Amino acid sequence: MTEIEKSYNPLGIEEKWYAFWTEKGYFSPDGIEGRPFSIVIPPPNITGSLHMGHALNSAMQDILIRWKRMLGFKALWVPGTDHAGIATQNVVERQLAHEGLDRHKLGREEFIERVWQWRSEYGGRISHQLRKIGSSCDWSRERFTLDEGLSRAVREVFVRLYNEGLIYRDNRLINWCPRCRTALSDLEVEHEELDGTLTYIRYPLADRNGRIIVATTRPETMLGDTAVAVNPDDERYKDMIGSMIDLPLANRKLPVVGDRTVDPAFGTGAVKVTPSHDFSDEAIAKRQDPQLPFLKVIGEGGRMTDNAGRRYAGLDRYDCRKKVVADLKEAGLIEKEEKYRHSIGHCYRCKTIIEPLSTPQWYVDIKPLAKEAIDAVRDKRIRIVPDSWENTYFSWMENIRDWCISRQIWWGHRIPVWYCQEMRNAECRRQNGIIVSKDTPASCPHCGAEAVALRQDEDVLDTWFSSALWPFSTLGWPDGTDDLRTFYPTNVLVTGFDILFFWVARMIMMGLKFMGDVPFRDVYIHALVRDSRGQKMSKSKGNVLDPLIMVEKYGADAFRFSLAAFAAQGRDIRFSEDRVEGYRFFVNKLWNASRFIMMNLGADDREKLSCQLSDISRDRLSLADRWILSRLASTASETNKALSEYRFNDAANAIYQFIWHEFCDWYIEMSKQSIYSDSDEKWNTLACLLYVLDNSLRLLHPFMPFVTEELWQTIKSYIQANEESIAISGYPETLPFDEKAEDEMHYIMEAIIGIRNIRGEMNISPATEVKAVIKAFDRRIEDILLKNLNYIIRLAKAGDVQVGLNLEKPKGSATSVKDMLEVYLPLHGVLDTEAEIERLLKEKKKIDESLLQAGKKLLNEDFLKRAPKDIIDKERAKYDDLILRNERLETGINKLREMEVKND
RNA sequence: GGGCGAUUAGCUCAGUGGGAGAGCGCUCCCUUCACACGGGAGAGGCCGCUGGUUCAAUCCCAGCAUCGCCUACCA
Repeated sequence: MTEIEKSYNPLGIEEKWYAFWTEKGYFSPDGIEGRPFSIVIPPPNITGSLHMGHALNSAMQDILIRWKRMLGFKALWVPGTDHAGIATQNVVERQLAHEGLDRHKLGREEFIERVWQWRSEYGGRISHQLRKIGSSCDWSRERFTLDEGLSRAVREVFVRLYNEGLIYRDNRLINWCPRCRTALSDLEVEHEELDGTLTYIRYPLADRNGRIIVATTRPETMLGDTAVAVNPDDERYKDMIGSMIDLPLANRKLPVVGDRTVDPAFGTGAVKVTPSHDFSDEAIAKRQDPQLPFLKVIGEGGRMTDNAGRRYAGLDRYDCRKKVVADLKEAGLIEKEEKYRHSIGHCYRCKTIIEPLSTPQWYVDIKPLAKEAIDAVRDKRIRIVPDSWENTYFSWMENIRDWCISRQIWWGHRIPVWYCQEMRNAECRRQNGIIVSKDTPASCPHCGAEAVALRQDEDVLDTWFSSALWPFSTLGWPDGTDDLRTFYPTNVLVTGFDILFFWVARMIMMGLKFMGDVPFRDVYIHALVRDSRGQKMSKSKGNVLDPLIMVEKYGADAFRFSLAAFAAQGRDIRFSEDRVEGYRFFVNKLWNASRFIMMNLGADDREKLSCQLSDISRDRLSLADRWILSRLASTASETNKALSEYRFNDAANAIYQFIWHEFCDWYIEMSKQSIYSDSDEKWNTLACLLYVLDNSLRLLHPFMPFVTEELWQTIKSYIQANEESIAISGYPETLPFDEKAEDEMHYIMEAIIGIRNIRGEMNISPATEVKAVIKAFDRRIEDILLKNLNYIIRLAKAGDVQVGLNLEKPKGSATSVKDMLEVYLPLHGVLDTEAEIERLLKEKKKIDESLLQAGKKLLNEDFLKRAPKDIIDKERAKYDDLILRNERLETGINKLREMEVKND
């Protein structure tokens, strides 16, 4: 007998097996012969710690990679992190602030040094947390976006795009975060609807009496107005085009101009134009001929500049707003103020309201790259799963705008551009002194000026620029490495829809551009994890569930399995801890099933079993054996199919259903008959139990790696496993079905359920042995029942079972009407006739309802004419069956009624 | 403004053009020799509303309602 704990305790077991796997190097594809299968992880940011999203994301990747590894693929999962420019810089700057320092006091080099220090201390946290949930990444290939190799890839890409004219520098309005003091791309701006005020301001005309009223949500920007625009077709205003206005508070004159984008129906139909601080105003200004002047009144820190006038200069933009409104009120120039709800852009990192600012920045001319990326999805060279996301992808890609890639921060890949201060010749001047180079130039390639005359661009690149190269830079590009040849394109990218544009689209563009092939075949987009009420988890709301606490409370296996079971749900996953608890019970169930089997095995039994196992499919197996093997085959088939279609929940549920409700509830109970006997059959049964357990564990291993390994190791010596770990054992795929066994089992189960029905409803204690009489409706059923009486006796706790074709229902029996058979339980006067009649009537009522529906259909000529034949046949069979059952129920009820009368 | 998604048992959600499902919760019976983190039985649903297509609609189409998300230069 083998001793196993009564319940599963993951403590210690998880660490033990993770260490074992990594020591053995199972997570590395090196030395494996199979076809390659690769995934690159969506690199988490080094400032973060593992949250539910990461957990879900990596659980799914791990399920896929473990599954493929077991199927014999040369499976590689590349882990890594990204440097998260703004976020990381923010963290370290906060640290400095505590010390009364800032990065400018420290200087660039020393600051960068500090950030690396921080990174080595805290940046690896998330990688360690991934190990806790069992992620089978190849840690020997772990990458960081600022690694030397990946940095080289970044410079290579920048230089090549620049040389092809796809990267350029321009001075135009960009989204500026006044707190981070950097430019942001359009995607890094989050729009949120907020309650604001629409202020109507009177602008007096300069050259005649009258005024134009403009409406604005940002009164402070009036200080930077350089025109008022109206629609040239607007009868109210068109005569005023060309007139001048006296701009209040600023002592300047502005022209009234015409622009067709002005909506006459909105506000007053007249718009103040602030080209330096509003995107649409910038566009209006540029459409005018000559262009309207640009007057910058807000600076990089969000404070008013000297251009705003002495009264306002230096004020914060929001304080200035108050002052401007107060001043205008005093001057009697406010017409009215209305409440107005509108959407405002915020910095995605620090939530500060964005200020559009005109600054020189680097851009990627994205349209040519986007075109290829659109085609790749259209041609199905890349499959997006679920494909409903394709539309979102297309609509963004088709309306894509140039990508601002420069950031005014220090932590990141410094832009590989130098400016020649001397510009000694015409060529250098023609190039604006710009030098773009992979390596630091020793002198100006245009004019030969010496290195001291060259000043490198201060800015760094958007972090997503390096992330976009991730699928090939992690594999060694720009070098032509073996890894790159073997594993690119990767097979699937698993990610949330929130970074479809940020990351997925950009990887596709860069992969196609620089590798000449897609970066991955499939993109599997999963839902985002929310709390049980559907709220986004966030620290400020305090509704964050820590995955590591889940692992601590329920074990990594139960937690992972929950994530898989949740995975199919649309855009949101409402995470509920109750379900994790439920799956912990499942782990325990599995544990105890294994415990049961092991308790019935002795060390001497190994040899007996091993020869039994080798020919487990022989026909000396019992019906139950053949049935469970067929169910196992069906489960394996469903699991593989579901996984190949990324239906993680279906796969998880198939296994759950099989192990708990078929293997444990039915098969193990049936096996006891044989196991507790002393017959030869015992060894067949034990072999079959072991075989099914072994296969169940292997099916489950990608979902629950730890407990399956622990259990598998305990049965290993009995099952003649060649491998030393379940992680590298084979995954069950195609096993033989046995339809005959499944069919026969159906009637046995019906008989057992029939008896249990009556017991349950009559509140007969499970301890009480009952007599049962089963009437079969044809000889075949009778035969099946007679051959397998032992199962019925055991599972229904029936002491005496009679089976026959022409049995009479004993007096005072409760009845259960089943498919092709009826079960009678003689209750010797204890039967509550009244209650039994009620029970049967209830059942009859259900059948009557179905019968009504089915009858209607079969009387409908259109149905008979137009419905497919198999449906009609099915419907007829159903009808016949219902009629039969109904008659049988009726007979039963009538007999009971007669009896009732007699008893009276 | 444009787009997408959701609405199914008390709760969280699967699902399918042809007899409504799971987990949890609830009710009842049971500490039977793997497991009470267990076993058995049961109750509970005009599948959001209104039309249309169809022999047949919870499923397809249109509209409406409610909620959510994405996207956008309406000041």
